[in-house]
Amino acid sequence: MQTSPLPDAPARQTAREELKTIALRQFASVGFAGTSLQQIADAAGYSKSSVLYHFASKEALLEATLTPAMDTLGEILDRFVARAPSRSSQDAFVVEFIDFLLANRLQVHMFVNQGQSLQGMAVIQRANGLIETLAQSLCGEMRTAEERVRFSVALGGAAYMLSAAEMWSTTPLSDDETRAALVTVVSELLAPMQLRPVAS
Amino acid sequence: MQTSPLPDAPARQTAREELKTIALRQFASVGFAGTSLQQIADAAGYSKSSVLYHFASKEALLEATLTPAMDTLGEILDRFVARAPSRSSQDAFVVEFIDFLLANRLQVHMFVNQGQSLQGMAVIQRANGLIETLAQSLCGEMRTAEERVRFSVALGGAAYMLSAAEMWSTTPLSDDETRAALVTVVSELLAPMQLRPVAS
DNA sequence: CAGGTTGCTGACCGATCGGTCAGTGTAGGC
DNA sequence: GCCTACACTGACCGATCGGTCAGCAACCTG
Repeated sequence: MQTSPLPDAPARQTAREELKTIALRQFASVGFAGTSLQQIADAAGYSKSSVLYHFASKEALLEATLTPAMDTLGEILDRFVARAPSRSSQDAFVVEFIDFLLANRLQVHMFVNQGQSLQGMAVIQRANGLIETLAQSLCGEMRTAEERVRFSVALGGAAYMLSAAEMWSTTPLSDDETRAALVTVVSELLAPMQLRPVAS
Repeated sequence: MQTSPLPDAPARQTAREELKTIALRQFASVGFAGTSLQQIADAAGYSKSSVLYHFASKEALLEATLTPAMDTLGEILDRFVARAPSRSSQDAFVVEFIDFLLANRLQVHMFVNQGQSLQGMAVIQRANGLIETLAQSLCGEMRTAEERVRFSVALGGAAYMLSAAEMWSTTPLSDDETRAALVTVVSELLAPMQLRPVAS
């Protein structure tokens, strides 16, 4: 009965959202396993019990943290798959996808960098499915090794760029610069992949 | 006095090496924070005390695990910097570097994916320095945003490809296939970066 | 004012964490 | 046979982990 007990659902979300934001930041920077509920509670100015009042468990907190981004990604993919496959629709998709990465960089970082240690979780498996769909949309059954490498490098590279690369770099890039450069580089990476009909 | 108490240094390394290998595998797949000494000991068939007999602490174990790869990387970089900067020497370096990534994929994965949560550790800071040197060698002061993105995507993408990409993919690629494709893709990524004289 | 719900908390739980220490068995040098 | 050194271990330590629970103040509804 914890799921939606609020009669006035719209407003009430403040503390939950606050905790999700702070938890995501911690998860992304120290890892899921490396983050304790106590740390999250301290950073948010609540008690550990309060965190567990809003979220049934640490896993549920992570799930709630990643789910909205996965919803968005699902919509973007649905739209892309629905369009007629063409060079221009692929280019448009790349822009849309990179905007998604920019807006959800920490969530993407979580999935890309910690996905394998969280494989049991539902939201991670869902993300895996989405990425599989994306790969299939871009190049059918992923036939050649080079295509698979192109896809992996583009995805993993963009995620790394957006979340971790600033570690060894001095001045951070603005979002606009990053966006433009990423669009160029990722488009270039994916360009040699021939469009193939989606295996119905 | 733990450092090198053995009169017959050459052979004696078995247990230490075994523990390092197993620990690296665990660290890479579940994260440093997510791996306990007990897990490592169990996987290796030793007791937790035995692990701590060979390595002064969990951190020292990680350090010992990553250091040889950093030594190798340092040598590769020294050789590259010493060569006259030219297109052909850059191409040769890419091949050398990708062979390094293939041979040390778990170590690279550790640095790339968990570097920011381990920033206090000496070996990680050393790795950061090496990457900085590499970046400077490839494109001087890293002037444009696009160059920085190219470099980050190449590095992060290759590391992701080699360690995590097989999570959502069905059949793994052979090392030969991966190597050839990576050389192509990374060379292509770095090609537009103009060679610049190494500062000073 | 009574009664219920909501947001939040401290005390507490068993388990596990990284790490210390006092050993034990054993192999080699004398 | 004795002794040291080495590889290894179980018992144990304080701290912290994720999670439970009873209860408390504030609020709305009647």
